[in-house]
This record gives sequence, C-alpha cells and structure tokens, in this order.
Amino acid sequence: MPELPEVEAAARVARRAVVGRTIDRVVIGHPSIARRWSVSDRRRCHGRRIVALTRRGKSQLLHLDDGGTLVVHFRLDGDWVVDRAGDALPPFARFAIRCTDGRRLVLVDPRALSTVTHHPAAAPPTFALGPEADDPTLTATGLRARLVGRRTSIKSALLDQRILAGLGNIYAAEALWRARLDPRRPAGGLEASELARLLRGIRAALADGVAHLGRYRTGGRTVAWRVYDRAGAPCRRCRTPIATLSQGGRTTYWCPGCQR
DNA sequence: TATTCCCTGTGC
DNA sequence: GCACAGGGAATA
Repeated sequence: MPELPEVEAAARVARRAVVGRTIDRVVIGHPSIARRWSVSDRRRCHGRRIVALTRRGKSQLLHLDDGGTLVVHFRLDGDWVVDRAGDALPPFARFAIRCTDGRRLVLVDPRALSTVTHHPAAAPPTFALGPEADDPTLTATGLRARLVGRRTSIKSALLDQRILAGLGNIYAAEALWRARLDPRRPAGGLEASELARLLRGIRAALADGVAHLGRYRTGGRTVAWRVYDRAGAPCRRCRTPIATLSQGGRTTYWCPGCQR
C-alpha cells in the first residue's frame, strides 16, 4: 500500500489516534524493530506526550514533548491499526504505542520490513530527500534541474527518493504511462515538454490515488490501475498489450505502443 | 550505478 | 517448490 497517498492517509489515522495523548509504554513485537531500540530509547518514550505527527516522503514523524522523534517507515506492507490496550494484539503486530488513556496504535506488517526508530532531541533525524512528489510549487524546470546529467532510466530516477520523495513502483509506472514516456529513457535526456507532461502525470497519478484511498482501505483495491499489474492486458489508450521489464530489480509495467 | 539483503506471505 | 511482492540501506 504505502506510497505517498497511502502513507498520508495512514498518517491522518495515526494523528487522530495519538496526537495530544501521552505514551504509557511502547511495545516492541519483532526482532527487526528491537534491533534498533536501546533500553534508553524505550525509557525516554515513557510518559512523553505526542505533540504532532507529520509526514516527510514516506516516513511518518511522531514529535514528542521532550523534542524527541519517532520515525516510522512502512516499507512494503506496514499499516496502522487503532485499538485498545488489553485487546489481543492483531496479527503481525510489530510495534505499538500504548497511551495512558488506553488507546493503542499498532503497526502491523506481515513482512516485518517496517522500521521504527527513536531520535532524542539532541540527535534529530535527517532525511536526504528531494521535494515532495505532490509539492504544488514544483515546476518542470525544477524537475529538470534534479534530473540533469542523470544516466539512469527515468523510471529508476522516479524511485530515487533523493530526487523526488514519495513515489514508489506503482505511481512511478502510472505517472510515466500518463505522460506517454518510455520508462527506459535516460532521466537526463528528457525535453522540457516531456518534463511538463511527466509532472502532470505525477500529479494526476497521485490525485487518483488519493481519490480512491477510501475504497482501497476498506477491502481490496477495486480501482483499476492504468498500467500497473496489467501485463498482457490491452493498453487503455491504444490497445497494445501491456509489457513488463525489470529495472533496478523492480518490475516496470508499460505500454510499448504509446510510451515513447 | 547496479546488485544484495532484510522478512514473511501468497500465488503460480 | 519457487518467484515475486508497492522500499531502501548497504555493498560492490
């Protein structure tokens, strides 16, 4: 689930659940999380109030009243479940924040690839991220500046969070399809008009994702992607069968007929 | 700039 | 069985 629209939706769920509340204790449910938590990290969270929850790229930041920060990244499969302390933990619970009023925010993640880290006020987290993919002030010229000289494919560039933050494998493919751009094109070789199309494609793909989140979150995505996961099916624009290729170890879905 | 690994579940 | 899964840090 978690690319920018999904993480943003999850952040809203978590914000409603825990901002303004006080942490009674944190629960660590998997060694992959425990590895990054010292005894002092856990102790410092105890009794702290969560004063705000923000998003940066695909990371969620829980700001504590002592200046500390919890950084949560869902990776491929993470999601929040809100329940009550005392309930049985949901399946695949990997981490949880139990609030003093009994509210509990649980990170569920079958694959256990999600990460949660604590950063004390003296060592706040840093992010080597490009501008947000949905940043309304982003321009084609600005995009060009971030891609100039890049030899990698435009598809791989869109997945590089240092260039643009928030796109993943699905929305990158969807944006390129909307822009009618061949995903193999060198990132630094796109013309101004193509970059303008790409920027529009990114915005349209993200907007579509946001528009359909409700349906997505309540049981299986009912919305059809434009190209993602449609290998062999006819392109929705030109009827050419959708093809796949591997780029940087990820599968790219694209239309050889109308993406140039 | 391109693989390798982290984890576990699912679908072929 | 085995390949693969919407991510990204670490490594070569």
